[in-house]
Amino acid sequence: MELLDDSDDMGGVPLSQRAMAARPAPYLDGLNPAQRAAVETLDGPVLMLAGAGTGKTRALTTRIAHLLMLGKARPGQILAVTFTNKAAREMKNRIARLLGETVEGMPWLGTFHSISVKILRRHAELIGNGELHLKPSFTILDTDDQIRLLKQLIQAENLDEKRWPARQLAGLIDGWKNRCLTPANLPKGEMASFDGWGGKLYKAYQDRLLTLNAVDFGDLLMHCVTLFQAHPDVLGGWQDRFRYILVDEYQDTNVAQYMWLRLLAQAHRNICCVGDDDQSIYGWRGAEVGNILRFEQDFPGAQVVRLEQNYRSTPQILAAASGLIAANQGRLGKTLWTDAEAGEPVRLIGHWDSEAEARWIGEEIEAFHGGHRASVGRTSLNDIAILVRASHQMRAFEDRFMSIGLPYRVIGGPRFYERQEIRDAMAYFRLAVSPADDLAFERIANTPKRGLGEKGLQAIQSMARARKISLLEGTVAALTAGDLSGKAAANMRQFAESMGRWHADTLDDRVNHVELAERILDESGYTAMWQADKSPDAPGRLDNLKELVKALEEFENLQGFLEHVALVMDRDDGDAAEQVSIMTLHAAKGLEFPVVFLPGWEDGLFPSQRAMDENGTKGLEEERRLAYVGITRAERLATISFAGNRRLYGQWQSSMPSRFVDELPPEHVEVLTPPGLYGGGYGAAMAFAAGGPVSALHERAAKADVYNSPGWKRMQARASERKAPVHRAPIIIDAEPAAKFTVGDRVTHAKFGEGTVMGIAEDTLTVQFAAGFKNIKAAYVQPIGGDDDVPF
DNA sequence: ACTGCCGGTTTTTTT
DNA sequence: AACCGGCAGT
Repeated sequence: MELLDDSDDMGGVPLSQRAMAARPAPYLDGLNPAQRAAVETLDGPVLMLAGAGTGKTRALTTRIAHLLMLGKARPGQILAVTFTNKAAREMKNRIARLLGETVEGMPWLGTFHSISVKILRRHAELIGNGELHLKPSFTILDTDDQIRLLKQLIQAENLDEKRWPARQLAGLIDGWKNRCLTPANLPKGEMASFDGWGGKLYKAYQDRLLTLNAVDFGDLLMHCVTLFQAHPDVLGGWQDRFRYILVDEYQDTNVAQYMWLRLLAQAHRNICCVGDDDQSIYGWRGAEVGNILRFEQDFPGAQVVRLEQNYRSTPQILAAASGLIAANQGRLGKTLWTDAEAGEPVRLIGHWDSEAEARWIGEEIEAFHGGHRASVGRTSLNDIAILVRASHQMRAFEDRFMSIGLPYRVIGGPRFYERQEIRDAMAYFRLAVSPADDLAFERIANTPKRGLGEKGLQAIQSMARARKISLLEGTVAALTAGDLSGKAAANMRQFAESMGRWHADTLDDRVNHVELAERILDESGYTAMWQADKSPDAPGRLDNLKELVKALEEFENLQGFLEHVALVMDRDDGDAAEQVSIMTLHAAKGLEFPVVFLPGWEDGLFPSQRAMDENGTKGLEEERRLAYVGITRAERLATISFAGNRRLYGQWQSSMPSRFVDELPPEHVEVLTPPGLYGGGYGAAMAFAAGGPVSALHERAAKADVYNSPGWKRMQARASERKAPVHRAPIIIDAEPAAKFTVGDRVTHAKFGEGTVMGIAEDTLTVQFAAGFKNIKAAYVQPIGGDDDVPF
């Protein structure tokens, strides 16, 4: 194959020559014996079992550097796969640092998905169903597009969308793709899923994707595998190219990824998989812990290297985490050790409710930040993280931190590229780049309003279907045929003409793509739509659009940008000022922080009820691994907490401490006294609920196992019978609160802090807070600033 | 064709 | 509590 002639394969200086001149590899200095073995065992299959904080990334990157320095491979001949873009970026940086200046990029260091796209683009025409095939310019659909498409297909079968939810079907299809099950080889049982429609709709979906020249996320892997299986010559080309394969987070690979790797590695078997079975937390999206447990059978003669020296956490933290994870069955097993100072035990504390928990953690953070914790010293906010099980838990912290003015950042929160205005703008760009992108067309044909309704759209669709042309072309045809009515006709004519012009511009090198993007948004009327919108969040959306256009500057053209967004979908957070990090436990994998808070350890939330219901013991063990991941993120201090009451779906609900709390080894845990014990309040309420005086509770708490005791659980159960905590009830001064506000008033909200009223509808206010615009019931905000009717 | 109201649903985790 | 989709009124 001519694959090897591609320019990206030639990156870099001939490193082998440098290696000759180099002194005994300085980059190997400081590696421990296990790491060194992992780096120097280059040929044949290697399984690197790397516990949390054992220098896995260092070993991996040094191994790559070593391969290059010894001249075993050129940068383009090393395939290094990660799961996240962040991990890939990190590895690139570290390799560059190891080798110094001139390392040309590693073209094949990336996520499974981004590498798969690169491969598929070169063989797109080989992917098809006999009639249709992909073109190299195929687009990648995100979840949103996927759902919309499935909805259409469900409608086309005249099925009730309530009984056959598109989301659920999307989940099924994802699951199949994770296991490399095409419509053709879908097992009978699966075929009948989704009330009998599963197989049929799956087939229809795949066909539809082909006609759209599109793929979804799952396809990226699955198509690669089927491509390799059906075309040995193609596979052979890639096998020859990738002389060494490295895989990060191997415990998270699913069946499709496993097959993908196997096919590529089976010829030379130079594959090094790095992972930790105790950190497998993605079973729900198809990851198979079995892949790592089975490695030695899959690759006979594999060398296993264990990295067990931990460089991250104190012995206390490690011991607590190890004690917890020991409850899991079927582990490969390893013993983490460290020669660090003992450090502080893991702290454990219970709170009355989630708001008290957030309040307490806020105070703790302020104390650390102010240097009032001698044991840890003054702590930068950047060194503190709050790791939650489910994203809805973040709200309590955001609310609290907002009102006390504690800077925080949410990692992996609502994403920039998932916002409506950004997706609309992207649809314009997509359509300009590929006029046949019907999904993009549907999204924006009537945005801004062009008077195109359901009937108009149907006319266009039937025209397009009849002539086997795209919707954009169908629009022109429908116009010619006079199928569209007055206003819609005029507008759509202009839309189609403009789009034609923009498309021509995307092909014209002389047209600057950033200016073109701006022009598209302006001429289409999209910008004007938001300018005319007087809803209070319109200005923010316009800002986002500006940011989007600015982001374009870093790319060569619109095509390149669209590609990036489809796969990368993450934004470089501004480093800026000190901020506490709030994120899910899943998002925290691979990260580390000196001080870590682990709130919400309540049965049902963590471990999640759903995980246990749906996957039984397996689910519970995965939750336990998640807990293990959480604790092992901490370098110096971990604090676990739970709350007796928490709001769920707007309802207060009580819960018991997590069973994981019981599993922590008591000798490495310090139980803190719940706050408020001396000042009355809910602390006292808890004590009374427990049936004893405050001091008795205090004493029992000091015994370190109070939260294990049946007494504590009884207390929790009984306390929860009470009504929602009164202390959080809004203070309503008037009978008719809404009447008091006018637009422009300054108000304060218990959760969002200060803000300005931007709109009023009945008793609901739209208020601009530092956090953004929120619709809030008037009863929950208080007027501030020169107001005379506040009685204190 | 568009707007505004009502009722059901949501919250596990994501490339 | 907040969001979304479906429905009815203009």
